[in-house]
Amino acid sequence: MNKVTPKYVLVQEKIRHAIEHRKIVDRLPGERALAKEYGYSYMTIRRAVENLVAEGWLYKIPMKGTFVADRTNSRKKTNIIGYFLDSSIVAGLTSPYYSLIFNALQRQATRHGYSLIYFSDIGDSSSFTPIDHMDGAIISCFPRIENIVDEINQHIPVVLIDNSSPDKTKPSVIIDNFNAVRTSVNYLCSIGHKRIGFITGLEDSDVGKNRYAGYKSGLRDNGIRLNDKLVFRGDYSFESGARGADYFLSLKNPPTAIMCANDAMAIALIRQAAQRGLNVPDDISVIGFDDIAVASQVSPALTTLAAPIEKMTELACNMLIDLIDGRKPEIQHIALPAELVIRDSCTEKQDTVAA
Amino acid sequence: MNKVTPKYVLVQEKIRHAIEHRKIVDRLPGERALAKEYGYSYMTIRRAVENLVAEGWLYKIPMKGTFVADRTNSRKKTNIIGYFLDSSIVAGLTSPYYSLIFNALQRQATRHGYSLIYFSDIGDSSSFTPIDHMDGAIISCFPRIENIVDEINQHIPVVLIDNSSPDKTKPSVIIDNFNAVRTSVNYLCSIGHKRIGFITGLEDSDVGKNRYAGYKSGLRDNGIRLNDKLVFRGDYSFESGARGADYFLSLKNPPTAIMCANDAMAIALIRQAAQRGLNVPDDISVIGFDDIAVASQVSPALTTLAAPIEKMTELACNMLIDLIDGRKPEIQHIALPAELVIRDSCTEKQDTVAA
DNA sequence: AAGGCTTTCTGCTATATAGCAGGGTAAACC
DNA sequence: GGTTTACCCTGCTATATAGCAGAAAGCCTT
Repeated sequence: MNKVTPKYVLVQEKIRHAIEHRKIVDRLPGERALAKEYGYSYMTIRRAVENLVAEGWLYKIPMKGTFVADRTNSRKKTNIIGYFLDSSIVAGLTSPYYSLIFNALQRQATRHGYSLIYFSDIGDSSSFTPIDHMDGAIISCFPRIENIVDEINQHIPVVLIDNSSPDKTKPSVIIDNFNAVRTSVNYLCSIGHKRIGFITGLEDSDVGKNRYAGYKSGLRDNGIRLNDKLVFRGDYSFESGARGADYFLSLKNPPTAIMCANDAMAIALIRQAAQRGLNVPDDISVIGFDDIAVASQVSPALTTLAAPIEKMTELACNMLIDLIDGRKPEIQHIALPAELVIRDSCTEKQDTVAA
Repeated sequence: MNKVTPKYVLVQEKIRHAIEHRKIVDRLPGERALAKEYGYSYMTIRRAVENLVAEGWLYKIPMKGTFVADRTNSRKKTNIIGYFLDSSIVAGLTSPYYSLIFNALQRQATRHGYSLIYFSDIGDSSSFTPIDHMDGAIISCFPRIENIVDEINQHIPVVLIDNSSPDKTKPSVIIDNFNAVRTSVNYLCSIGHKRIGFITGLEDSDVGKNRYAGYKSGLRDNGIRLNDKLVFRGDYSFESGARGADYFLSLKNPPTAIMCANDAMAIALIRQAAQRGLNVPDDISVIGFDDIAVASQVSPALTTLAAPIEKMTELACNMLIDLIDGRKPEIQHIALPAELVIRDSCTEKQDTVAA
């Protein structure tokens, strides 16, 4: 520590100080001029400047001069983006839905020359954190992790996918949950159903709220009054779907059709109905949401709302890469329509059951 | 390109060349000596050496001299590992089984302070390739990608998971497929089954071969002769499982139990049986392999062989990190036992059907 | 006014020289 | 024999000088 600090380090510090305090703003004086100004020799100044360039404080334009660099995007590019799924999603990537998203993201990322890290924890800020590796992150946002999203966003640009943040400052690409469910309720009505049940998702997020709101709106479209008895609070889990099935099928007057806030619950419902000796769709029609892989494999194949995963991930990647490159994405928020995929779990309701 | 290359670059090249061709092995001559030797001035040599140090070819010991660096581990550590799944696995991470592995790997990796990249393509070697980011890779190896594995291994250490390479030079952690299937055949026999069918996986890999071999061995254990009619060639896909079901259930004398090389086919089998009005397990017992999430959710819940995912990924990570850190892992190849998880898809065969 | 020439600016290369700090060695000294 | 001293080695710093190439501005000629 007792070593004499070389002069060029001293000059280097002085110049950096000048830059930091806006004494030097755009163009640095010529090297020879600097030498005179600071009273060191040309070569010494040169060395200092060279180091500052290497450190990213300055950049040179050949034959032009030396300029102070824009420190804001001084982070070196890694060509890696991250996908963050909060660890509260216990299934993590095991979840059939999020694995669809991740898989599609990976394809989109490689198309753009990026690699994809999956992380569900930002770790203690002290040690190595995955964020250090990434140019940006795509996040499936949930209510209780907004502070985490903010923390990530402090370091790198962020795009939300599948659920937007209430503050709308972060770009997002989501599904038009409201109209998706509304459409499918309309569909059920169009094939004669009047008693339509709904198994909600978690209502702590936009996704859950909007799906529920879409259900209510769909009923209203068809002049059906909301009946609280026909709404079961689920949490997206298979188990809650099974509980919902038990609840509905134990009613004196069960619904003839049930809309579920996701596929897992719909599949649980079908299974539970079968175990009670009821047939889907003959006894009860079911619609899911997400179009996960198994939806087409269960029996009967599930009619469901297909999330436009490919489109969503493509847009999210484009937005993120725009942000990474310092451009402002054309679109900041977008809600994509989901498509009703009609399979075998719904049938017409011919004879109206007494209400 | 027409620019005159500076002398210091030339010397730099010469010295690097000398290092690469073992002309200079341990200690570089003193800078002043080098200057004489190459016929350039001291300062010029100095600059060349400085650059080589920056590039990692040389390192200096103050007051001692300059030495050639050990290039073998000159790759800078990124604290990122990769998981490679060949793009021929169309489902990619959408596959319920591989998503289990990936998800578990991510947890293990973070536990060790690593981040996890998923890649299914190594890209053209010219541009940015994901491998540049990684300290090592865990690979689910398939027959036709052995050259890819080799290429990855040329740059970074590699551990195979779930399928080993025929040459055994690369460490691997796999499932003891042979004994797993053998055990479950024994189980079926122990509850009275004699006509046991088998839907194979792809037989181009160890996994498929060993599961099939385990089936045959299990039969032998119980003095049952292999009947080719009771073996259906599947490919792990849901569809092939359905085809297998159609085949078996159309037989004059169908098997009373069917072992499937994976869960997807087993689930397809259950569904197909149900559509033909047959009940699992009353009419036919079924065992799967993998214990994917849906296995416990289908009706009847599937009896299956649970891959020890947690253990596998843990071992694979440990082995890989050993390799990354330059240690030789204690274990090079390990086959972990799968556990038979008995649920509701098998039942005793009381009355022996005439053969 | 247009095209060419000169000057002067920029950063970059190359080399020489002088000196510092710390370690090693070997001769000189006690 | 052991200690001291002087010298030389190492890499490192600092500065001067000379010259190159590209660009830009200004001048100068046609």
